[in-house]
Amino acid sequence: MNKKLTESLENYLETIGMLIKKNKIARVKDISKELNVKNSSVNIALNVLADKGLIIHEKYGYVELTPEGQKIADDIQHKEDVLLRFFTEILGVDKDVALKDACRMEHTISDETLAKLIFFIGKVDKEVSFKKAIQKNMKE
Amino acid sequence: MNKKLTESLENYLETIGMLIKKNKIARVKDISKELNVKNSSVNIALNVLADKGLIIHEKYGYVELTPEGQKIADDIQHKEDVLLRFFTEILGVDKDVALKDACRMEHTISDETLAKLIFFIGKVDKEVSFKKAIQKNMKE
DNA sequence: AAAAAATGTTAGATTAATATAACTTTAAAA
DNA sequence: TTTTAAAGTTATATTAATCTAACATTTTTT
Repeated sequence: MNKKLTESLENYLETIGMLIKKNKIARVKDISKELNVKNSSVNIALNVLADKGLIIHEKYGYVELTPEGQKIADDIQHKEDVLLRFFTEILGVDKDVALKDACRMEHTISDETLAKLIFFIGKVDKEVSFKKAIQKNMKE
Repeated sequence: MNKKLTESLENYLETIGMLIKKNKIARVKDISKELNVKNSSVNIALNVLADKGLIIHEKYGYVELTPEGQKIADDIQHKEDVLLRFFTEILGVDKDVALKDACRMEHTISDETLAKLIFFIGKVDKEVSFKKAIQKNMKE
């Protein structure tokens, strides 16, 4: 039913979700600032997202997520979180770099690989011996 | 000096490198078949890559990589290999899925994160206790 | 409440990547 | 060796994402 969104549209949805969570509202200006694009580009993307039933946007008004849009936004944010945790906590990647990587890979990781990664991180957290082996081995 | 290539152009270079390694030569038809695009699309991409000095392509002839093009092709292939190994050997992801993920993520992983991932895989290989911890914990 | 500033929208242009269709060249078959 | 088939090329069109510039609406200041 729902064709896959482009990376760009996923980013818009994720950003809108983040802004609403942070500020209660999402405005065109905030989205454009966050994504480093122009207001006009945001407007075009919002029209597409509205057509797809993922957001609600009345002229000159705030942007809201539909339940479906919210679900997608949450999903992408979750992928980012998992990737970020893996990069920083297990691989020891610098946080800024890890975030940039996570923000790009969140659009391409499959559900299967994500699930395995979540499982892996969970094991590291739970199993003391595992955690110790990683801490010992990854510290240079 | 060299601006970053688009994901599409990286894929063309990587495919050309793979074909040359496998068949000694790379033809337009083989590239289009491999990437599921039309010959005309390949041609346009080849012109761009030739302009950037990454390939040599005489009309109606085979496609060759310049040293610089070869370096980029190898680099991307290396990233794919590392990601593939991590997904299959450590996370236990199904090979087909892992390959598809690696083929997309190879264009976005940073050098820093790649280095850490290589280090991590190396440790798992070398340190017996580490390897055992992973094998024990990742088998369900 | 009028003027100014900020924000939002629309129209039109550009770039990258693709496709289709027509055409050219090379390779293969008869 | 001519004809046919395959491969390669070019011209033109489409889609997605962005931009600039002009215009509209809202909000803030005075």
